[in-house]
Amino acid sequence: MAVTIRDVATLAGVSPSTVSRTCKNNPSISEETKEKVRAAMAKLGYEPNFQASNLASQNSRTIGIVLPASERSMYVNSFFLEMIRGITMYCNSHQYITTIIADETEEDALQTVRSMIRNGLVNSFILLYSKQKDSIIDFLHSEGVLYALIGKAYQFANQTIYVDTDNIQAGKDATEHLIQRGHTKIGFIGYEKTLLFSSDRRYGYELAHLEHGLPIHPDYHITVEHTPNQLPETLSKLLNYPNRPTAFVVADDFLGVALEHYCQQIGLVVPEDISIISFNNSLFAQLALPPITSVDINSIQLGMEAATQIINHAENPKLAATKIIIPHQIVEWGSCKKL
Amino acid sequence: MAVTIRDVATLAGVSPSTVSRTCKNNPSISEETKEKVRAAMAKLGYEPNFQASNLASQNSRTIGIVLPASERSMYVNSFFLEMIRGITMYCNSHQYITTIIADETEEDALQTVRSMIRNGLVNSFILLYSKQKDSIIDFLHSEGVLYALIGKAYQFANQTIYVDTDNIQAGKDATEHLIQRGHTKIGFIGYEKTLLFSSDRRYGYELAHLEHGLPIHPDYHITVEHTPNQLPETLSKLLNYPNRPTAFVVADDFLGVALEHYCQQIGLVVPEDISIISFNNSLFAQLALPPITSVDINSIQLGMEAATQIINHAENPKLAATKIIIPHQIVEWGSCKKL
DNA sequence: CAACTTAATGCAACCGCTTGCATTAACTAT
DNA sequence: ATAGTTAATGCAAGCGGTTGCATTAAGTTG
Repeated sequence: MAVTIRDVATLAGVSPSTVSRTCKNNPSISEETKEKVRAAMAKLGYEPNFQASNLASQNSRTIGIVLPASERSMYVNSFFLEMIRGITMYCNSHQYITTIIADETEEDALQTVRSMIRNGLVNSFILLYSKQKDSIIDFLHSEGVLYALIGKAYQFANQTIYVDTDNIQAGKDATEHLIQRGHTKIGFIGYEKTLLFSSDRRYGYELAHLEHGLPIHPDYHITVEHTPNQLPETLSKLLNYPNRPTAFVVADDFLGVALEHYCQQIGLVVPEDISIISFNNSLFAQLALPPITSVDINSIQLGMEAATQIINHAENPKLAATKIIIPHQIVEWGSCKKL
Repeated sequence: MAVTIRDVATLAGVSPSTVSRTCKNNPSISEETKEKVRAAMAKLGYEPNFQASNLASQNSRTIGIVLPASERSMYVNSFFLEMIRGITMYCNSHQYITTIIADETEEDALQTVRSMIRNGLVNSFILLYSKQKDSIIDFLHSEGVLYALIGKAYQFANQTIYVDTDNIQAGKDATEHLIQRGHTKIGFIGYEKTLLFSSDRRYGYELAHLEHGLPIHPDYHITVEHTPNQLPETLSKLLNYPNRPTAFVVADDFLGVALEHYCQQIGLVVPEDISIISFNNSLFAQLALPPITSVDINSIQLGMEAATQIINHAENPKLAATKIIIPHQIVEWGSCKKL
């Protein structure tokens, strides 16, 4: 059996409680004894037992990571894994562990979350998505469970911790990237407006126009379904337009790739005829031909920061809910031509 | 505070141990009392406390999922997430939980694994990769810790549980897919032979040739670096060859996309001039233009099966190490032309 | 009917750590 | 020297289950 706090205590010639307090670096233990205890721990190769500790202190150092309920397709987005990686790396180095909730439906996920809370396994969560209305958030909020969102908070916005990209700024930056290269006729392709990241990026796109005194053409704005099997007809109209855009800001790399393919099919060359800038800087952008210039949103850091916040709040319950913005940067892959 | 086993016991008019035994469906409790107890549990909404149970029974129902140590790039492969999803879905529905280990270096990961074992948090692992020589496997094996591999076992092959694709068969099937469409000059593009999945797929490719009485051209076989920034010069030679292949089997979708781009650049049209079939059926294949026909290896199922095996073995320690083969199937996306 | 099984349940000691409170020792102040 | 502080440590009762063994009641046998 593993070495316990008692073994350490006997070796150090103190009581178990002293050892326990030493681990927690409790100030009421003298530096001298602490040293003795630490020496004993080192000699025995002591590792504290998590389960016991959690049980006794009634708090599980375990964070549940909730993936969006969905079918296969959505998961392909590599930043989920990157966020998970950011979270777990931070957690593991802070003696926290994580557990994944990846159910197929929101109901199932809610069920999983609920039972994890009830059986004491998990007492804080990070959701890797944000939606207008989410039953899991409702539940967590009503139970007073600590949670953080990666993305923008819709519900209970002032009371929730969230870590996000400044999508408005990102949209503006992307647009300015094109403006700086001489483009003035810039289109925007995004998703329906309930997907806030998309509409925020668009808003930034409009801001950039305003600031640079460029007109905003309503025709230049295209909306596609959530899963863009194919681009809408409006796009083909727009591209046949005599006065068509010379560049596009598109809401993410998927759309970027889709747009690029579309251009190819109708004989337009990227970036010679059409410049493209998209978001996320995923491998999809990099593997496209030509690769698509994209705004990197630093997903690993999003995850790390979310973990940091959760752990801080777990250990410091009176902290107010923080909002964190992670910086982004444009990665030029060559799909933006200078006019 | 949550409802405990004692509350249930009082309500049911039995002792705590009886409640505990009822949970475990212990045969020495009469059906009659069990019913009483279950009714009480239901009435109180009782959920067993994991931590307490684990502590008392000295076994943590937690499985560690180890991702390959690596930098950002490798993670993009969506099947990691899919495997995680398969694992967690199975685990969550069997009262097991999972935790992710996603460190940047093998050493860090080993350290994380080691301390998770020592502090009793985790006592079995699933590795989402396989390598010729891995210090984590060495460690787990030497400590007698239960683990499973997704991929082929190199070390201690007879004693380890692994879940894998039959890559030889898959390679053969892919090749036959082309042969059936009239191709006789078929190339193969793969990775260095230490990546067993690649060499196995190639072996299957050769088998298909043998069985169909087709000659194997050594020139038709191209090897690329692990991270294919660009395809090797030998490929360009091969494609300029008067007698060049009309089709290629390539080791994964990345290579498939790379090949397709390469063809485009030198003016060859897929599938008219060159047919391509690759493996994994990832979104990369689907988003390519044209989409690339690919062998789906059912990653979610790989994960589920690994979890199944680990849980079986955890609850039944005398079981011998199993090897599981998950079926694959070709998904035709239109990159294979009938001659 | 006494002696003996057998089946069903309860007792109580853990699992390894935490923590409020008591205890002890060493000081200070009067 | 006595009472009053203060600092450092130990005691012991949990946390919520598990489980070997004891106990009790019912059933069997000669």
